[in-house]
This record gives sequence, structure tokens and C-alpha cells, in this order.
Amino acid sequence: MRSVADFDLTAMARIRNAALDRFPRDGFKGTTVRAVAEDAGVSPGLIVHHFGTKEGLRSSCDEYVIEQIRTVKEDAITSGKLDDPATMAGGFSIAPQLMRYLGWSLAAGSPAAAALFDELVEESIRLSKLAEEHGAMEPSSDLRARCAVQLAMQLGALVMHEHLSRALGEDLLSPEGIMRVSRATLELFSGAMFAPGQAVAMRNALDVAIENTRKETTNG
Amino acid sequence: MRSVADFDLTAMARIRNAALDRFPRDGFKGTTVRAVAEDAGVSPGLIVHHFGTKEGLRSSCDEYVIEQIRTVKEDAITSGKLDDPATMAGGFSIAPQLMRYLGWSLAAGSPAAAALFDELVEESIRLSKLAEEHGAMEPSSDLRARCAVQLAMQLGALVMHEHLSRALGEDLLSPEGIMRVSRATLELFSGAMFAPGQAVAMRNALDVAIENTRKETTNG
DNA sequence: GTCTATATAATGATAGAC
DNA sequence: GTCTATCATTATATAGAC
Repeated sequence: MRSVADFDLTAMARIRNAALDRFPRDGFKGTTVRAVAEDAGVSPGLIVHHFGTKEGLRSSCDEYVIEQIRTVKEDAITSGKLDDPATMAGGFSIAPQLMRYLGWSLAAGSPAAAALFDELVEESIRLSKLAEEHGAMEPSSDLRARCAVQLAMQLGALVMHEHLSRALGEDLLSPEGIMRVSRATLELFSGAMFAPGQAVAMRNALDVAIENTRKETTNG
Repeated sequence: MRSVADFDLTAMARIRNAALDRFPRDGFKGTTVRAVAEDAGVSPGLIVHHFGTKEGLRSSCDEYVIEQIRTVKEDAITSGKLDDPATMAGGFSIAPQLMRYLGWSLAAGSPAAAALFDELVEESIRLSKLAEEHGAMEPSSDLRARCAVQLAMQLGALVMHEHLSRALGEDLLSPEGIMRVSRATLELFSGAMFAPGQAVAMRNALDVAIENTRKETTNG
């Protein structure tokens, strides 16, 4: 059903918005052209007229979302706020629907989302090196892995948003929820979790485990 | 198509294994009873005979996976290795298919997976308190949020597994990949990322941002 | 640009034989 | 326990009117 706020949007924009909502909720196959048409207040035929096929509608959504996120990212870089821990959470608050779609398209394995992921990894590496030069970050023994894992974790938490909200007892999209998660994220990533000495002990233990695994792999 | 390794399994087990592979790959609606039947080397009718409906097959997979993971978890607790950073990665290496299914069912919002998530949060809180008493962990200003966010991140990285593998240039399921990710994870969570002082500065900056947001929310 | 009507294909589930 | 044959439903995409 077409909502009041949609009256000034073109039919194409309403269709795209409806699809942006449906695809993450029901999956690609689970989303029917009929349902999207009803949400957008148009006929199923018009969707085919504009987007060719259902797959075309999906690609169109992919491109739209990714371009929007690239824009947000560019703005963050220009304003020098990319290292702000609240940036991703902020993006979530400004455009929850886009972030939700991004999470889904990454989990579903869309090529466009994969390209964006790769791009974000490279950018994170670049910025980490820059931060390192400025003395804000420590060097890593495996910078690529560190950046990629962190990105996967933050985007992954996005996909888990429903469960996170339930566990926190409040909506993750509310201002309070966003700030609560931002604070916890910073605590996790800033070394406030483990006691002094414990981190070193764990890293040593892991090195031993790695060595053991290597031996087993070589011998077995 | 039925593989050589499947010949000693019952038809029910083969069907379940096929579904465990199909559901995360194609989604619920995208997975057809026919495709699962072909993978398992049985007729579509037999699936209905054993599981009633497609939804029944899904529930059966949910219960199976969650019980398996609970078992792995219990073992980890009994052997005192739950705090080992390689535990989750290890679970991944032992049962990649199960972890992949868990990631999907969480992303897709299955009730059974949600219950498991909640359970894991509570357990993480309990164990963190225990670690705190033993001086291995620092207290948190919001322990529930810290535990929930960390869990969401680690499970979320699971969902992003395909992208992580691509970014790392090697399979995340290989022994090398698992250890590389474990190491990066530990680095991220043990405070080895930010320079001394930087973490404090960021936490202060976030507090200011939170305060500003609160004012805006109250005034606007 | 937008609609209605419809052709064609695929799917979940049933019935009943072996 | 397992299969084949089939029904009823639902979906995408087409054709053509307005």
C-alpha cells in the first residue's frame, strides 16, 4: 500500500523503495513482483515495464544503494570523520533501510555488494596506514587481515541487527541504541576488555596453537 | 546427486545434509524440494513423507544444527576452552557447514537460531563476570552490550565468510585461513590496534558526541 | 506511463502403487 | 520406506489497450 509520504515520489522511486524493503525481508525468490507492486501502489506490469525483469529490479536496487553508500563514505572522508567510531552507526541512523539492504546483499552474495566490500577493505587499509604514520594506530603483523576482519565484523553486526536489538532490549536504530552499540564497539576495539598481560598471554597461546596445528597438518 | 561419502547414510540424513547446504545458499523460498531431493538422491515425495512440509524440513535442520552447536559449546565449557579465541574459529573448521547454516538462520531470522543467540549472550555475560573475578577481564560500563555486540560481530563475520575469504586471498576454512582470522580477531579485541592515548581520546570524543545527540534529541 | 488480461512454467503437496 | 504420477496454486513475463 502506498503511504502518504510517497505521494511526491515517482512510480519508479516508489517501486525501488518497496523492493529495498522487501528483498532483505523476504529474500530474492521470496519477494514477488506482485507484493512490490502493491507496496508501491502500482500494477505488476509497470515494474516489468521499468525494470525488465525481477533480476533487473534487484540490480537496480544494488546500484542505487551502493551509490548512496559511496556518497556517504565520500562525505565522511571529505569531512575527515571516517575514523570516528560513530560513523558507521551514524550511517545506520541516517539510512537504516540502505544499511539493512547492504547487509542482506552481502549475505546473499550480490556481485555489486562484493565489489563494495573489496573497495571498503582497500580503503580501510589505506586509512590505517595513514593513521599509523600519524601515530594514531599501531602497525599490524597482517594489516589486510585486520582490516578485512574488522569490516566483516561491523557489517556482520549489521546483519545481526534484529538479534542485537532483542538482546539489548531496545531498538538498535534508536539514538540510544546506536550510542550504546558505538560505546560497546569502541570498548571492544580499544583494549578495554582484557586485563593487562592477559592479551599478551592469549596471543602467545594462539601462537602455540597455530604451531601445533601446523605440525598436525604437516605430519597428518 | 548422491556422493560416494553418502552411501552409508540413511535417506533422512542425506536429505537433511542436502537441505543444510541448500538453504543457506538459495534461501528458503529459493530452495526447492526437487533440488534437495536430487542432491540427496531421493524422490521429492520421500522428503514430504519424512518431514511433512518444506517448513518442517527447515525446522528439522534448525533443531539439528542448534543441538550440534550446543554440544560443541558444552564440550568447550567442560574442557575450559571457551575463552580460547580459536574456539569459534575451531568450531568453524570442524563443522563449516553447521556454522554456515547458523549464520544463515540468524540472518534469516529463524526463532530457533534467535533462541540460541540469546542463550549465547547470557553465557558470554556469565563467563565474562567469571573472568572478571579472576582478574582476566576488565569490568564494563555496559557488560550486556559488550557481550552482545561481540557475539553479533563474530557471528556476523561468519555470514560474511565469502567476502572475507576473497579479501584475504585464501579460503577462510583452510587451516591457514582460520589461524589468520583468529590472529586478526585477537589483535582487534586485545587493544593492539590503537596507539596508547588514542583509545582514551576516542572514548572521550564519543561521550561528547553522545551528549550532543542527547541535547539535539531533547531540544528538537 | 500505466493498466488489464493471459500464456507459460515451476512448485509444494497429495494419492496411491510397490 | 520409497517411488511415480498428478493436482492445484502461484509466479514471471508477455501482449496489447488506453
